[in-house]
Amino acid sequence: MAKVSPKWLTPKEMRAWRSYIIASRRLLEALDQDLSGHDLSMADYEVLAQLSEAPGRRIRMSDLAEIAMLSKSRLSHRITVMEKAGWVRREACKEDRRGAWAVMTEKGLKAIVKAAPDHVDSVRTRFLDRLDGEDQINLADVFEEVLAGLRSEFKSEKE
Amino acid sequence: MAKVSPKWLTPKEMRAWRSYIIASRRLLEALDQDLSGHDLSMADYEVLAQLSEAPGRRIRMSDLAEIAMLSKSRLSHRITVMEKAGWVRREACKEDRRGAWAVMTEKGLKAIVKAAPDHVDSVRTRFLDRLDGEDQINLADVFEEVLAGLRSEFKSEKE
DNA sequence: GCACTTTACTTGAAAGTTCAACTAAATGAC
DNA sequence: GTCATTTAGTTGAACTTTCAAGTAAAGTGC
Repeated sequence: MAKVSPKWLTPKEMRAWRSYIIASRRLLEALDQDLSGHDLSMADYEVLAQLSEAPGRRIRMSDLAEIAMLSKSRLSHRITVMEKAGWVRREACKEDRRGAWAVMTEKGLKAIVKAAPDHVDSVRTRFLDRLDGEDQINLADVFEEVLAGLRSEFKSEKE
Repeated sequence: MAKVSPKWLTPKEMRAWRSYIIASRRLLEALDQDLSGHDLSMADYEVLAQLSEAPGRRIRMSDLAEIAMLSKSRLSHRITVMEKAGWVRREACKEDRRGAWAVMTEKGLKAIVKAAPDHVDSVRTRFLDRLDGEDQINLADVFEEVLAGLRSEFKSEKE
């Protein structure tokens, strides 16, 4: 017999869900605000962080969109802005002439090298420090499981 | 002696942090998409849900902004849109003539009554069902703690 | 009462994001 | 090779959110 979900959430479920979304929104808000002193949003930080770790400090636009979890269009607009700020530059791709590289400039590298310690500190004090060792493992397990669930649902939707 | 945070995250911290933000972004994305069939964003859903539970199905703009976690400006713009959709209406406030009520219409009530079961189902299948009873409690504890931390930091910033 | 500050809310413009349409190159079928 | 399809990326318009400024009413000090 198939499990039928009751219509509303139990108090326990409700508490888990609400504490999670409320704290998450506030947390992201706080982290974003912490970064704003470096003129960066979390999304822009992620783009720069990914670029800084990539070989040649360059990534193809599509790949960058993928790993930074942005739509292609959003990334394209954002790179235009970052280009004006002098943090990245676009470069034509010889192997695939449809393609474009997003290349981090020296200035971009400096920007993220400067921002990173503050951001890490911010993530630590606002989030990680509130979790003991066991919490960290549990949380990772739970969210990996959630992500796996999302992926499999996504896959089955496509089939 | 003050605790000095090492510069970068340990693998364990990294795993906790990354699984959390990645899964969270995907989760929110999925929940939003699930709601889009009802022509609602999560933010709009929250606004309507709060109104539906309020006495007289009406809440003062400022209070609504507070509980729905939106800026006043954002709420004001959003209510303008929802007003056009016929879900809410503004009403002058007699007790405080600067004030305004956001009042849910019958149509708005119908919209959320229709959307709610799907949304609950979506939260359940995509998130809560991945957590066992103990996970739910741990998660609630952790995020309540994170929220408390944010509040106290916020308070101390103001002082 | 009168000035001063604060509170409640809105507004318009700027900045950011999404959406659909578009160009151009690569790939695949035959 | 040629036609259709897919992939890579950009663009402009529509919409959303933020930001700074504005209006009007309350509250406060004296």
